[in-house]
Amino acid sequence: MSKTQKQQHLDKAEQILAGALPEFLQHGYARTSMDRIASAAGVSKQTLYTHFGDKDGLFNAILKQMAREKFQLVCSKPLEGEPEQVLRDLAQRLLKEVNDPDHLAFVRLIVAESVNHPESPKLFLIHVVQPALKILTEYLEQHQKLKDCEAIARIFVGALIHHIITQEILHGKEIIPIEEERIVDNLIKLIVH
Amino acid sequence: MSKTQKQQHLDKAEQILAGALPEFLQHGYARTSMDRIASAAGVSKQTLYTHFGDKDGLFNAILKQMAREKFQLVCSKPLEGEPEQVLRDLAQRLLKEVNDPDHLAFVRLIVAESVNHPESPKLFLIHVVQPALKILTEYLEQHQKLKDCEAIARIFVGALIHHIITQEILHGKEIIPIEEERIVDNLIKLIVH
DNA sequence: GTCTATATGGCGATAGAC
DNA sequence: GTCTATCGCCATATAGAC
Repeated sequence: MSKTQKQQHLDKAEQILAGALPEFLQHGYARTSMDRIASAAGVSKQTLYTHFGDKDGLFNAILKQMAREKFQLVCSKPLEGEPEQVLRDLAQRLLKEVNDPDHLAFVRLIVAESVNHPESPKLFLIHVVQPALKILTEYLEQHQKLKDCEAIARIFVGALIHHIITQEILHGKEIIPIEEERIVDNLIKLIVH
Repeated sequence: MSKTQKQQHLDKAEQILAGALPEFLQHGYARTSMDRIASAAGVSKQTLYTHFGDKDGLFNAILKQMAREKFQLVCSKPLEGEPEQVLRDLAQRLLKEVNDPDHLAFVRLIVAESVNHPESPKLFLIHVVQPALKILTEYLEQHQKLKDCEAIARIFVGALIHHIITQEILHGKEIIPIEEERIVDNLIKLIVH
């Protein structure tokens, strides 16, 4: 295969992924048809199959792309400063990044497909959750040396993520609303004091 | 309609619901066919349509049944005793009840269908989550009068539910495992002290 | 490799007898 | 109301020309 052909091949594959990603995010796996993806990507249906084998192959490629590129949480650099301010900044960033239409759709998708595509949540945990837990745990260990910082980091991240899932994905805003600030404030108070 | 006919009607409807429930739980909405439900319930496909109109009607009936009867969380009687023991008991009960194959499948289902069937998560919040939050909030208000007990209750329940979702539904056991006891112990310490 | 056209099967929903 | 048999559609996947 010449360099030019390979380049064209990659371009086509990326063109397909770019077209398929919003379709899977918006409609989920079962409700997204290969016809629809072909149309959205601007290629013929057969081209999808030559590049990705079948629908599952295309979906798995999409999941890897999402976990590795699109939905990286927070930053990877270590946290610095006073605990109260550091935790507040981290909470704000995390809430802002997760409370985004595409990210919420991503979470819905990996939960919905956690049985039939078990690799998808694993990619999510490895590339998105684990790094966030790691930098928070390492920071806490420098400031709360006698406590179980790994468990506390889980509680911190878990309470925030659950808040978003409940309010946004489960439509909790309409049933059991609560101000985000109260969750953040009390969570920080519990941990710092 | 005579009493006998009505009784037969109800029996048939319940027979259908009983057959359809495990199918929807195990395979989700899109992957469950009306043929499969008819077979599982031991009735003809036409009978499904006579009683519930269409697939959506049957699914909504299933959701109501699950939220109202099958997945009631914890108990509704007020909590009593010392905070540390009360919180520990509540955590254990909540974890045990949520970490059940059917309950996990129920959570997966309402998240997966939260867009196309937005009533399903609302039923879940009203019948399952809200009562649990209520009794915990009322208990905390008797023992921690100066604190924002509603927010703390959300943090408590949220951290536990998120732990189960991450470990069980997202297969976190294999990627980022942690002992449940550490989550419970540290959560209680944060709140009580 | 990429296209147009097609094969094949399963789906939700219905018709008509009883 | 309940059954058997069937319709019409859309899904995934493939065939064959270029």
